[in-house]
Amino acid sequence: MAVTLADVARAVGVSASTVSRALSGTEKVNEATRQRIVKAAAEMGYEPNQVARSLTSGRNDLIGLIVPDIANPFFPPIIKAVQSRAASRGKTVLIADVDEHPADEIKRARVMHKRVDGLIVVSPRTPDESLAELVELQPIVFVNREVPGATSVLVDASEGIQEAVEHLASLGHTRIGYLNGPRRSWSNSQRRTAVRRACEELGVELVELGPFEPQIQAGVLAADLVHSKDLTAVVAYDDLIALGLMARMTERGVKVGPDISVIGIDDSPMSGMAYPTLTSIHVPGSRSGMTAVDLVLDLGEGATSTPKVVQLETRLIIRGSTAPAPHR
Amino acid sequence: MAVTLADVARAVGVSASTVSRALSGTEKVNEATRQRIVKAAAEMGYEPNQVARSLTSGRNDLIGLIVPDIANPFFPPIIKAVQSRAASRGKTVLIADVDEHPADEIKRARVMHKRVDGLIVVSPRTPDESLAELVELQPIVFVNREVPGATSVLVDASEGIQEAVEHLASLGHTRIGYLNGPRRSWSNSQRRTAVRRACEELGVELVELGPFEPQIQAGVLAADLVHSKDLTAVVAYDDLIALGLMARMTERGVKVGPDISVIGIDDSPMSGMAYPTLTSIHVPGSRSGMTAVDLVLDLGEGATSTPKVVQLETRLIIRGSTAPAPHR
DNA sequence: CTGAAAGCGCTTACAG
DNA sequence: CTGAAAGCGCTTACAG
Repeated sequence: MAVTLADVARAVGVSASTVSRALSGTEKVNEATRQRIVKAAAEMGYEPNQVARSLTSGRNDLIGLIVPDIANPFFPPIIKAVQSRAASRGKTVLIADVDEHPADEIKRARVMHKRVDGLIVVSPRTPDESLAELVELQPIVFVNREVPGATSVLVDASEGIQEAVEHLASLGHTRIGYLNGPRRSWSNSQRRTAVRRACEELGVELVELGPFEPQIQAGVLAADLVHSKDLTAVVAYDDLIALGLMARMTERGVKVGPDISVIGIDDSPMSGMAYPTLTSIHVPGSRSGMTAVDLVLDLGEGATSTPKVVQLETRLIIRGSTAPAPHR
Repeated sequence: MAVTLADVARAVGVSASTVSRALSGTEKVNEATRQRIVKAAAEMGYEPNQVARSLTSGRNDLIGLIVPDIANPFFPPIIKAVQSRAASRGKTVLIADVDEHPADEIKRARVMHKRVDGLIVVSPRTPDESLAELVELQPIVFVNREVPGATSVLVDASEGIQEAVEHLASLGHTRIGYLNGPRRSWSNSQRRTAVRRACEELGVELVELGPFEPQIQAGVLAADLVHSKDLTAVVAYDDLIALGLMARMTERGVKVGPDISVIGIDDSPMSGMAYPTLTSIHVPGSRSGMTAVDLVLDLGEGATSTPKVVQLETRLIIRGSTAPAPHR
């Protein structure tokens, strides 16, 4: 059906090997013949069959990216960063959304494995026990999860969280809530630990709520819980939960800012657009995406070495959702 | 390196053909040998090489999905619907985000073409002249764009828009604005035409602004323009533009609802969470995704027939951003 | 029910 | 610089 290498070779009167070399540009080919080949290929509409190419060369020019939920606005910037970085290195990105189903991660990873030159797995919820299976699918890089023996890009939420708690304490809040993210989430355990430590250091009382799914709806749920606990400030596992909480509070006539301070994590695009705007901890999503691409391609090129762990930092972005603690 | 068919065959003492048949389950194999094969394959950790399989069988068990911008909240629901529908038909979905670069559509489509069993292209911005090239990459289904000679799933915005303009007219608005989407967008030309027709029918004066990119930032820009035109109501090309406009209006002290009515299109998840909540035209994204999967797989199975065009309907969801026209 | 053989479309040492 | 040959790991008629 489609035009093959052999067709072009026949048309030009050379061997398939020569056509292959002329088109891929890997080896020397006589300039005149090369031009004839390129011309003929173009005229005949030849498109190399990538599948066949992969089978022989082992290269796919593809990077697989597995994310938990593309509907969560935290991920698109990462995805875009991965794509643009990959493009600049001659690779195309294949995205798989596992829709927050941890079990699918391994399945999807295995399906992609043979077809790509490397895998990037963001925020895997994979249970610890199964992680080893994923690690086998080299080259693989994890983002937002520390995996023993594997290369990963981590975001260290602790500075940002430290700043957040200091910010609240300086506004006079003495008792704050932390809205936990998913139970299995590595990020959540990091964030929770950081909140605990900061509160302890600053002598702020901490009330933990949740776990909650990283979704706006969960934030709505959380709002009512928070209200019943009589808290004046909360830090949420992520912006979505914070946004949902704010919406529900506003609906109930509670003024976000004056009545209750809310801090999100991720600094997603919506945080500047909500009303009031959401104070949030900036997480360098784009940078982690770019870094992951570099790491995974380096791994693929056999930059053996020991697994690297890259840490990225966070910082607090103060907006309208935090204000002095109300007098009681 | 990895375990191959031949390895398994050798271990069990049968031919590769038999192993292939036993594992793919396409043909009869002696039950006893099948069990030995399955057992050995599992023990050896055999994973079929999908690339090789594709090359011989022609099947990839993959569907390619090309979207303009995954950061736009309109797309994730479509993507998720495509994924779940595809999964139920035994296919995995490969997503490509072309980041609103029309030129990349064809490139990405070509790269994916040989690797997938079918392509779904959402809202292509491809110029009319180049569309023919895309159509060649059969099986292919277009969503949100009518393409001559090709199968597509279209959303008919006209009912929703008719309802929207009626809604505004009944609230006493006599002069409304339409914020155009991207110039090249097929959806925009449909929407604009529908707004024009509805305004004409109802005797409402129409002011057109734009084009604007489907992004929150563009809505911020639009807000100032709208303000200077002294309009009491606007319909935006999509929710993002509407949301950005609302945020900017609020920032400038203009009360959305009482001072200016705003209607978005897409009914994306954020529309219920904004403040005030956004009146929007519901577009059946999930349904269009599912339909597209069915169509593309049917095409692949050689359900020749003439290209089908499926039309889906829209309706207005009234929320807090529309209110009676202010007295002047 | 099973095996041997050909072939999918390319790439890549190996000779020349 | 170029060709012939082998091979990537599977699948699939074709015989038996």
